[in-house]
Amino acid sequence: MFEMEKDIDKSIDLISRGAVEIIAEEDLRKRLEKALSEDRPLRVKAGFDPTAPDLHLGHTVLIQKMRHFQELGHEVIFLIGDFTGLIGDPTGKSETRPPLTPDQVQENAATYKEQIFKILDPGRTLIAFNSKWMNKMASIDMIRLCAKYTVARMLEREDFKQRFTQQRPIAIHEFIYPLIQGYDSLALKADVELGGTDQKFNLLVGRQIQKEYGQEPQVVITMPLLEGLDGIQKMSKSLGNYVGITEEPDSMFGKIMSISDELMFRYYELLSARSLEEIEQLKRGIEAGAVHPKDVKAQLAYELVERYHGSEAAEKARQQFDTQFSKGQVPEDIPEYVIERDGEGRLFIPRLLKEAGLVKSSSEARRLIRQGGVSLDGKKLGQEEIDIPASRAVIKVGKRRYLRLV
RNA sequence: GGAGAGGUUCCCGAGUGGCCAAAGGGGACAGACUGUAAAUCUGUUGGCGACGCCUUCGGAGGUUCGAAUCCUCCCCUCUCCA
Repeated sequence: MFEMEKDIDKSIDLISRGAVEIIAEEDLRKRLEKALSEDRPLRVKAGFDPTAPDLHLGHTVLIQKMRHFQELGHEVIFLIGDFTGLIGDPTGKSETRPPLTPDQVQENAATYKEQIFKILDPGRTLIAFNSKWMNKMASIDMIRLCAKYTVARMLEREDFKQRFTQQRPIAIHEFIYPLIQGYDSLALKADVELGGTDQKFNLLVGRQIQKEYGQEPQVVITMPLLEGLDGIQKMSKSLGNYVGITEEPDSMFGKIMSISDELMFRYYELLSARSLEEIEQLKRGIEAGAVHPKDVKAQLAYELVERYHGSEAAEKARQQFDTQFSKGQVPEDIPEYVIERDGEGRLFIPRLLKEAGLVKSSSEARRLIRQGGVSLDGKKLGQEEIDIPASRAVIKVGKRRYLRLV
């Protein structure tokens, strides 16, 4: 088991890394001091959506902050919002969602565990569900909870304010979401709550609710939203600009190698375990021309693949990337496709590619051929129909789709 | 309950009887350039063994030589008034 970190300044340093805001830092210091003197670890809460158990690197920014707290000897609460999930957080698109069955919730929770324990220490992690207390709440208590907050204060929240002034609808239940999230903090006696910057309002409501019910208000720590692979929008599954933490090593490595140099340093800052000084040094090295940005990026890719798949897999992924892209060689494990070799005859490529599943339609295949995106054993195809090639010929479509003809 | 606006190809959004497989933008994909970078430039972006044919414009019918465009009914979304 961990010992609680005795050096408060050291604790605050680690907690602050990458954080956008700590409300309030003084409170945090006091809590840490108290935790130490009473030998009672802090309860650090972060809430997650019950419907999306596919974690990506964006989520890990938060989870790693939880990890930091564990390293400092505190306890983290991974709260699955199975009750709030029915409402849907209005931050994004607002909609009431169909209820998940208890079985589905359990299933998703199991998936979560599998994924978060690649980062978190199971021994210091409490998994909680807010349906546990919310399902039992009486209507009158719900109304009392609502009485603790005013419409005017709700409208301070940016997206509510915008919708209100633009005369777009705001459903009443959307006001309930932040209240319940706040109530969760009360129910869990949270000392600290972590969330993305988009969660700031909700996190602050938690402080208010706790105060109203006579509890010390939690310390709120907001973490930045990680930009996705495009470098513009936040990483999210629906935008398809994400790297999943259960993703295959090769794919993970490749995706990270495809980000821009600028974004690379953002990832370094928020995802890497390297110290900020080390990262600064890498940056200076590139500016001075001493190191190639591609190599620095490969180090990042290696580090992340290693974290989720181990060093052996990371090394393999690096080599694989090198052969395929830097040296332009054909990768080893590519799908094979059996063609008829009995007679003469010709081979119609569009249909072949479609049947092999490399393209969605023969029209798409035709387009690619026309644009020079299809090659046979390294030579661009100029026409759609060819003579049957020698055995083990390799067809390449686009940058990374391969097929071996046997 | 009353009045009005609207549902178009992955998304946004033009189109109001033939020139429409449907402008423009975004995204995506491909090519050039590279470091599988990014940025930039160019092209492509419904399907089909394909200079032609087939299916698309919320759904179902109808008018017409011809409909995304006109008519009827239905479904859905939004706004305003009460």
